[in-house]
Amino acid sequence: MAKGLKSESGAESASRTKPGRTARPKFRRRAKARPDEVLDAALDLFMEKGFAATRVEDVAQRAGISKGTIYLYFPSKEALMEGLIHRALSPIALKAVNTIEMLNVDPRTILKALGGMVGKQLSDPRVVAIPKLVIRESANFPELAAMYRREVIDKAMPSLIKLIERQVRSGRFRPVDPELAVRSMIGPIAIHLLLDEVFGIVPEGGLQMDKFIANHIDILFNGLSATPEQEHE
Amino acid sequence: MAKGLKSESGAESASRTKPGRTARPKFRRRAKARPDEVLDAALDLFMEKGFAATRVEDVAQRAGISKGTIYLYFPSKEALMEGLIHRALSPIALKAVNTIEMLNVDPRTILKALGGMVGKQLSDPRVVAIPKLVIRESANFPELAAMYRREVIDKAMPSLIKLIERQVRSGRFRPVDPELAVRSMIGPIAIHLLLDEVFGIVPEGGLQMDKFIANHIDILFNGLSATPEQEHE
Amino acid sequence: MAKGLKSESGAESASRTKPGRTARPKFRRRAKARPDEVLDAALDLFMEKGFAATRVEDVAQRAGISKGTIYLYFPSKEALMEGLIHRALSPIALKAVNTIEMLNVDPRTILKALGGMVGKQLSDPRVVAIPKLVIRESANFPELAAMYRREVIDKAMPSLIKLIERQVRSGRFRPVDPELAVRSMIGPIAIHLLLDEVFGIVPEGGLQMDKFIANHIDILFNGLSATPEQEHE
Amino acid sequence: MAKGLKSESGAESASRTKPGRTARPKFRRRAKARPDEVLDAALDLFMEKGFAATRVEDVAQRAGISKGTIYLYFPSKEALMEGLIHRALSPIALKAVNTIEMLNVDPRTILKALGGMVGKQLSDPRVVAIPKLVIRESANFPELAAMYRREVIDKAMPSLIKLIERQVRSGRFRPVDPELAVRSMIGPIAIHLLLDEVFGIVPEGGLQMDKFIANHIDILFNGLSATPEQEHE
DNA sequence: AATGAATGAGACTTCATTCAT
DNA sequence: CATGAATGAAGTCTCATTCAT
Repeated sequence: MAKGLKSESGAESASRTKPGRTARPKFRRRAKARPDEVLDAALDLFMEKGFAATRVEDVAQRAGISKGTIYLYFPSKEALMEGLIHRALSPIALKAVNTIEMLNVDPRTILKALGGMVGKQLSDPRVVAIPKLVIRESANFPELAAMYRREVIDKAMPSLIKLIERQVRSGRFRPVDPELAVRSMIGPIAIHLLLDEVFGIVPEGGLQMDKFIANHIDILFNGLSATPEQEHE
Repeated sequence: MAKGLKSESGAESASRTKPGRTARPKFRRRAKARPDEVLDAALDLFMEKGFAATRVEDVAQRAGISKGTIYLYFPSKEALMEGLIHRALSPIALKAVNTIEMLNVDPRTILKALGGMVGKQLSDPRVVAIPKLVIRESANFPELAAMYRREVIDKAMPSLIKLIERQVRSGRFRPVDPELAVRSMIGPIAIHLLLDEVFGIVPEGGLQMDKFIANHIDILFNGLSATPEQEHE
Repeated sequence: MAKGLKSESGAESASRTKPGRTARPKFRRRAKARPDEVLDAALDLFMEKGFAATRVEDVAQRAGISKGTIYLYFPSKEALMEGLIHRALSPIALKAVNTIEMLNVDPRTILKALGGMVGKQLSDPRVVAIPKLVIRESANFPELAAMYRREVIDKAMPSLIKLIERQVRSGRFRPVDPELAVRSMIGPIAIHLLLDEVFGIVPEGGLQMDKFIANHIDILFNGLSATPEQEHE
Repeated sequence: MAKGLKSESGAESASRTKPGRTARPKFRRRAKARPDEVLDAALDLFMEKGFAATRVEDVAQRAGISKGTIYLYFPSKEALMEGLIHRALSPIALKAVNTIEMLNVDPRTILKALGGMVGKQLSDPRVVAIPKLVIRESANFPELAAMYRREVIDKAMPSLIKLIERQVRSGRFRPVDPELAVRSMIGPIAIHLLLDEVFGIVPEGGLQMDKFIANHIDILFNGLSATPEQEHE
């Protein structure tokens, strides 16, 4: 459905078959940036069509090189996937979390700062792409999912849980289950992106990551209820 | 080594073949149930390995029939996918939502009821499987994603939005952006499932969908903050 | 995935390329003789061009089937090679040797009988092909060479050695080194075939396996020297 | 055929490249030896894995140079093969045979001398490698097999045949068929090597080429039979 | 209706060869 | 002279789909 010809424009008009052996568009670049360029191309395509539906040749073409060249830098198609995750994980630099963890100030301030950072990060398609890819291909690359979990989730989640625990203990948060509360904290952000990326559903006025996060934090802290005297159930 | 011929014997010579055929080794199921059994098998496998990595023969095998028979009921592999979504969508019966929509009672009561239903539904792996599949394969089956959106999301979301709008208007909810607030409402449920399905991350004590939803609704209504006199910021 | 609609119809109009979908030269034979036919084809081609230079498609073509069908019976190209050797080894039936081994009669009679058998066997190209193949590809298929050695050589050589030993002990043979003498016995046959197969060198009048073996046995028993009273060296 | 080396020579003209170039990080071997080193490497590898399974890069690596450099001396991979045979054939110097041919002395002396030479030659792996290679790759390089035949076999065999003929005529050899008798003469040597190289079968105590050849010549002259008064069949 | 043998387009990967540096 | 990055033809293998039985 709707894939149709490769139809890269169709402007070639005349030209016809052999685009001319005369033209020598062979680039001979020094290899150095190559692996990264290849990964960039791969990421684009894996996101666009999924790992399985992307041909190595597609990646090559998008990277502006030939099929064989890919194999100069990556031993297999799978290695592209792995390289992608590895590259993204190295500088994960979620020191933000660590930092946050140490702060002992007003949680609202902390979360607002954290929300701002996360919001900024997630506004970069390149960044969202990685977890999205991991989720999508997790069944075929359980190792990668595990690694992502180890490197990212298992680092971030406990920090947040501890943050909540501390606030509960200090009486600044109501006595909620920290492990479940975390989900109330991060879930909305995930669904916000998901609705956009998968279904093209965006609130009026665009994604507005910042505004959305602010709105969410507000609800998170104050709840939806208008009256302070909530039932104690 | 020694893979060699598959040729199991070759001695069958006479015996078999022709007449008698009294013995019918396989019970023929009612042909009526076939398509459904095929879809069940397909769903299992698509979830397990993804659409691309699942071979039609795998589906046949799991359904207990032969490869060719699949094509008696479905014209192509893609049709399996489509059939899967169609089957799931028909009885989507989210009239629950509609019902909810009409109620004009205390929102907490509404959401609790709704939460209970959703929680029950989502405890059935068969049910979660569909949206998960749609999400995973959305890039390759944009039509299906669109259909899912049309049939499910575009029906549920507006209902919830309206619900919130009404509560805000009536003063029972603080003045939040309804469109964004919905995300705060449903996101946590999504992440709860996602963490489980993709990364195998489950809170201590299991998924506990019910408990989790209750916890979430509590936070949603009352917020995390302990003191009612929130900053006026 | 994503081949697009099947119906690339539209194009039928101007015929063109596609050599006619009308012609239906599809053979639909019952699978049973297939593996053997495939091996026959493979043997031909491996002999003709070597394993590496033979494409699976070549084998298929010669067997009158399609590329994919090969893989219905053999899991890989290497498996063809293995299947080939296995098939040849099963009925190796070198009981001839065993039989010979028991005889305790005049060695000349034994060898003549043996020579006759071997000569007959080796006149069949199908039979010579196997050791030739093993020799040629031994570097790439050490397992197969080892197996051939185990199944054939290690069975035949000791028999011959024992035969010679016994004759020496009984005084009918001069005191030669049996292990080396075997080589004087079988070597000429090997070179006879080798000269033919590799270099196309054939004695005047053709291979004449029988005549050659007779001539060789004569020399083997009587030596080249004309007079019994050889130089006194 | 006969592409062979790209005419090493001619190029020497302008001596070295530029002038200065004081710092030479790597010791440049005399470029003169290069082609030979490449051929040495190629021979090793072709013997080890066969022509097809040897990559040009492997050859380069073993020769301690880069892939591209190979093509400075040989226009193609095939040319390596050809160069190999050519190099081996030039000094084939089987004048030994010629020499032998003239001798008109006692054949036993002749053969012993000849056997000694051949035995010495064949103890050098580098020497045996060539015919082995020719045999192995004869199907893919018929030209080379033909050349080898022309240059080696067609020179050696007739000499031996004539030698036998003369001895038969002079009454020193029994009336055997010279053409076939040659095979009885050289075959054992071939099988001796073959058993070793292909199947790793060696007599107790090692190859012992000398001892083996002596043993063989003994059998050849005197036959296996112990009694001089052989049956006249 | 059901089967599974057969097909062949297409994908991944290798490697001989070229050529800018 | 040398290098090794780059290329792309070609080969192995897979699998959706067809169809005779």
